[in-house]
Amino acid sequence: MTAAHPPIKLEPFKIACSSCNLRELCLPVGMSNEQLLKLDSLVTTRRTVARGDMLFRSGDHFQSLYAVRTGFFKTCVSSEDGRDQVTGFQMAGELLGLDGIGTDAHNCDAVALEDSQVCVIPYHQLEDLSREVSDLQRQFHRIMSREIVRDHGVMLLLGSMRAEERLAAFLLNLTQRLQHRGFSASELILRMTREEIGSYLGLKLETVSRTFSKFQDEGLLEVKQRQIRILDSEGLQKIVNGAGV
Amino acid sequence: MTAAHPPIKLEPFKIACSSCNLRELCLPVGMSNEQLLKLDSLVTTRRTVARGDMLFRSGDHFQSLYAVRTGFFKTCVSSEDGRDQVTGFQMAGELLGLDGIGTDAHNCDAVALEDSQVCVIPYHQLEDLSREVSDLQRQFHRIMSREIVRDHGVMLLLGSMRAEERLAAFLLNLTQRLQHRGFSASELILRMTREEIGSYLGLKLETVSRTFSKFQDEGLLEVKQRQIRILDSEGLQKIVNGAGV
DNA sequence: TGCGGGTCTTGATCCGTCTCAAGAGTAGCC
DNA sequence: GGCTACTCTTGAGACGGATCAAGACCCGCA
Repeated sequence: MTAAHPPIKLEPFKIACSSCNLRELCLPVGMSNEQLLKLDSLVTTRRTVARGDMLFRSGDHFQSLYAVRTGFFKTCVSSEDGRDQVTGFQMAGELLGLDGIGTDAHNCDAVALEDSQVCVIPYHQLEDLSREVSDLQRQFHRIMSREIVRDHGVMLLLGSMRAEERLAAFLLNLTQRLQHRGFSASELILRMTREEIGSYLGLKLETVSRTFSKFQDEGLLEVKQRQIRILDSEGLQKIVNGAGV
Repeated sequence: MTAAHPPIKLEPFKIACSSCNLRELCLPVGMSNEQLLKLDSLVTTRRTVARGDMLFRSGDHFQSLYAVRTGFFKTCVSSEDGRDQVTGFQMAGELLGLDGIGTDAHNCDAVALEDSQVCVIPYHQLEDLSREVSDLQRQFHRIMSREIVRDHGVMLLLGSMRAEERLAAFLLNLTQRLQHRGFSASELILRMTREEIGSYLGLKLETVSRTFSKFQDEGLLEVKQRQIRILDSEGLQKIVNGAGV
């Protein structure tokens, strides 16, 4: 679309929501096969984003939403004075770009944390189709609403939790989402640095690192760089629930 | 709807978005007169909420959105273990209840901070009409998207700002919104307690109070309980931009 | 007018997280 | 293999905001 972006790559394979194995997590939830065919005609391109590259950046003209197909992203907002805040981590089936609808311009940066692939969902066509297909409309609204609820949960975390509680909540949230996608509930590989975790949780990277070490000392988990093995998820849950207070 | 709620009060006066003086701020933005008449037929009831009462509470079945007509609200989420977080303050023209769409149940409490009145917007009817009226659809999506962007801004505030910066940002945001509604940019009356401000900003009430006093000592504003007079809004802006660092 | 409850201010002290710093581990690359 | 750059860990000390506590102010109401 703009010179800032790598060219959109058309995939030789058939792109179809109707046959996508993420359709139970993504935009197609609740749609019939017939309706899915209509969605197929809309979602016709994929884009590959290499690790470290941006899918879009703050200020870019908003034109499409993106559904993560493979890979892992972070979104971050930054203020004029250079402050930076990771607002979320997105994995397969999750939507990116909702922030752009309000002003026709993206409001955050979306960065791939590993080589990734997204489905491009042209927003105006999505609007058109969701006027026709009420099940699509409903699911789209649900996704936006859930993003708001998620954000409120992060506010609760940032506003009222201590470092250990934040990290425990973060890990439980990650593993839950991974589990929904068929991965292990106890074994995971972090795609982000300590600094990115810290930015998301409102902590400095040293604090994140120390807290990981503390959890390990307490037998809650095993940390080997970015490989995490949860040993006591109930223990983590207790920490989230303020067991340390 | 449920016994927990005071009965819905039908107002004797004509209720019409088409003749509402908030239509430039609220759901009707961007709609033609003809379209507004359709919206009128949907928004037919108002509800009065006394100061301290709840418009809805977490867990309530979700059925309607609410547009603030007069008054002032706060929304708060709470976790099982009793943690509490104010997620926003809403004034005239702003929508309440978007959090309920995702799960058909409200996810936060909405409390009136002064005697207030809201317009009831039956959600399913809104969905139906927004399939018919694309301008309504567009505005509704914009409102949701902006709520997401606002939430990301709060995350930035909670995750990376210090107490003074948070309070300064909060005051500037409030006055901006009040100014859009025709109120003074320098004089305002806080509808919420120090504790509620603190909850929103991730601070304790004592810290909020101290910071107000500090701002007053520095000549940035005048504080007389809940009456605030901004004396140097540029100074506040400098603080937000990290002038203290 | 005077009482009582909620709200706000201010002080003293404590604690959690940040900051600064040094060093170890790891991955990519010539 | 050995270099560099990046990431992560750990320690020591500083600092911002929390906590605890006391008293002032304010408003509604009897």
